[in-house]
Order: sequence, then structure tokens, then C-alpha cells
Amino acid sequence: MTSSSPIGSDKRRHVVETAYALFKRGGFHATGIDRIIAEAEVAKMTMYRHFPSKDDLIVEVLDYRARRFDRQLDRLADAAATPKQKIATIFDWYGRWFHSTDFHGCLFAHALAEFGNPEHPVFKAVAAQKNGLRRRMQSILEDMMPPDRATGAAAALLMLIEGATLMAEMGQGDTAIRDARKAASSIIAASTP
Amino acid sequence: MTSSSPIGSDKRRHVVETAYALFKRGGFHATGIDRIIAEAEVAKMTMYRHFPSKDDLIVEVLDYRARRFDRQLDRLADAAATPKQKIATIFDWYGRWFHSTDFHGCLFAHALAEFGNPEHPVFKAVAAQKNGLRRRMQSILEDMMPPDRATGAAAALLMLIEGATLMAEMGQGDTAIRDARKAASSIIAASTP
DNA sequence: TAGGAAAGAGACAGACCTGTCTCATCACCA
DNA sequence: TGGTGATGAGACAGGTCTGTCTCTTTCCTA
Repeated sequence: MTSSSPIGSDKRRHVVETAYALFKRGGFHATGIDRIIAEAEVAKMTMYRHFPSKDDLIVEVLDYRARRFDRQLDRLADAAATPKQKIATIFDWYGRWFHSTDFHGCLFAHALAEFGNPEHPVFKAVAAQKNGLRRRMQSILEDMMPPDRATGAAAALLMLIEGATLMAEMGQGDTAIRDARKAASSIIAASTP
Repeated sequence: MTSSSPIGSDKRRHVVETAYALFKRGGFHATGIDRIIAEAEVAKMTMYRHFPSKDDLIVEVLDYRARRFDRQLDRLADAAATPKQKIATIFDWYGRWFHSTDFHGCLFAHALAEFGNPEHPVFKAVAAQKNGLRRRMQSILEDMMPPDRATGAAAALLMLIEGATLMAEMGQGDTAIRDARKAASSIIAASTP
């Protein structure tokens, strides 16, 4: 079996992580397979044995990133007491992310830009991640406001976050996260009975 | 001279418009020069005489799009009476855009995804467009609220709009523009004395 | 009507792309 | 110790990419 071999799994994971770093910096189409295997110090056939095509690798990279993101937000939410604090930890996460070295914007948004066809697996992976984040915020907001209001508020918060990420990509992350936080407060206040 | 010849100008504009349509659908790296000149029914040398490189063409396409966008918003703003109505016309424009056939998301956001280097001319063209829209909204908001509040509110509105555009790209344009509008009202209400 | 600029047509170079194939090597396990 | 599966290394095919070059044709204008 493939997944039972620890060496095989390590290689696979290493390729995914290397590809992630390269896609993040250079984009998907502009980053070639040759570049990825050179950086990962892996033979081309090793890569193609794990991933039948470049598109499969891209989807795997996105899934890998989405899982890591969810795990981090889960942990932050567990440490927060109130719904308001849980929402705040999400904005905290983004604020820290914007400051991190090697921040290059949202990989999912970039993937959407390069793979706009709704039938493409990459497109579906992006939609899944964004809807997941929206659902996460919606379920938190439902503890603070009526469900029908939570739906709209969660959508608004997601839009703010996505917009803030775009601003951060242009070097305006500090003011963006601050203004987004303030706006989120106004939106939540307006929906809280 | 180049610009004095009506035919020369027409060809140039035709290439830009064709490239715009193709970049919008297929992305920048994935759309080749050969494809553009075939679609525009123009000789390769004609294109390269007008645009020294593909990057130059991309910048020209972005500028062309930005100018058209500004012209349309100018006209809508002129027809609106109050600041609140002027802001509403911007959301109106986006709502209509989301419904338009051949909507493929924001070309500038896509360009940012593919050209993340801040020194690159494409990056600068994107930043110019986004800052232009932010300034436009800020100057409108300054007629409704103190200047320091208008700055943050304009940034928040821009983020909502960018986020809504992303959602529209994933087929959720209707609810996105509705929720964004509601959120914008809350933000403005919270900043209005 | 003659001169000159713009455009068409297509070959071409050189690089890069994805994906396939072969053969040698290594590690582990029965 | 022999077998088995994962990997390494790199050639290779077939296509596409950007950008250059040459030669011909068209069209406008002085």
C-alpha cells in the first residue's frame, strides 16, 4: 500500500509543502513542475507517482492548507469563552497572518483567479474552503443573534475578511484589519437584539 | 506618428479589448499571445509594434478597464443627489455587474494573484485602481461624517465590495450584494453623528 | 501618382511546459 | 539472502510560450 509506508507518506507530504510554498510565491500556472521537484529534491517520477497530474497536486495543496487553517481556528475557538471572543480570535488570526513573513495573500483567492471554471476541482476546493469559513462564523453568530440575522452577518464578516486580505496583499494589512474589526463590531451590534 | 493615425489607434484599441476579454476568461499566464492575436485577427508584429511585451499589454488592459470603470461611476455619481445615494449607486453598479453575462470576477484581483511582486508594473496598476475606488468612496463619505471616520468607513466599504466580488465569482452574487449593502448601512450608521 | 507608414503572414529561435519512459539504486522484510 | 516496492536520475516526446525577423501587401496622403 501507499499510505502504509512511512517513507512514502513523508515524501508525499514534503512535495505538498514545497509546492505550497512555491505556489504561494509564484502562482499556479507560473510555477512549473520542474521547479517544484528541484526545490523538493525529489525525482519527477516520485511526484507523478503520488499525483497523477499538476491539477491533482494543486487540489492536494489547497486541501492541506484548508485543513491546517481549520485546525488553527478550532484551537483558537476552544480557548475563547464567548461568541464575541471567538469571532475576535478569527480576526486575531488574520492580523497575525498579515504580519507573517512570506505573506502573499490568500492561496484560495489566487486559485480562484487562475481556475475560474466552476467544474474544475480547484474551483470546488476553493468554494469549499470559503463556505467552510462562512459556516464557522455563522454557527458562532447564531449564539448571539437570531439565525436569519446570523446568516447575513456571517456573509458580511467573510467579505470583510476577504477584502482585508486583498488590502494586506497591497501592503495595507494594518489599517485593513483594524478597520475590518471596527466594521465587524458595527455589523454585529446592528444585528444583536 | 502612432497616435495620430486613426487606423493605428483602432488596431491598438481592438487588441486591448480582445486581450481584455481573453484575460478575463482565462487568466493572464494561461492566455497566450498567439491566442490573443488569433482572436483579434491581427498579425503578431502588429501587436508587438504597439506593445513591447506581454506585460505592457496587460498593464494597458488594466488601465483601459480602470478608466472605463471610473467613467461609469462618475456618471452614476453625477445623477445621485445625496452622499448616501452616491454610495448606493456604487453598490448598484456591482449588483448589475455580478449579473452580467461573462462575469468572471475582478480582473485587478486576478492580476494581483498572478503578479504579486510589488515592483511589477501590473501590481502597481492594481494598487492604483483599488486606492482610487477607496478615495472615491472616502470623499463621498466625508460629506456625511468626520474625515477620520470617513477613512475607516471607506476602507470597510471597499473590503465589503471586494469580498462580495469574490463571493459573486463563486455564484453567490445575489446574497453577497444584499448582505454587503446591509453591512454598509450599519457601518455608515455607526459613523454618522 | 508616388512615397512612406502601418499591417499581414508566417517562419524561426530558444526556452519552458507537462507528462512518460527506462534503468539503476536503495531500504526493508520474509 | 533474496525479493519487492519506493525512489533517483535523466533522457525524451510533443506541445506551447514569448519575442524576432523578413518579405509582401495595403492604404493614406502629399
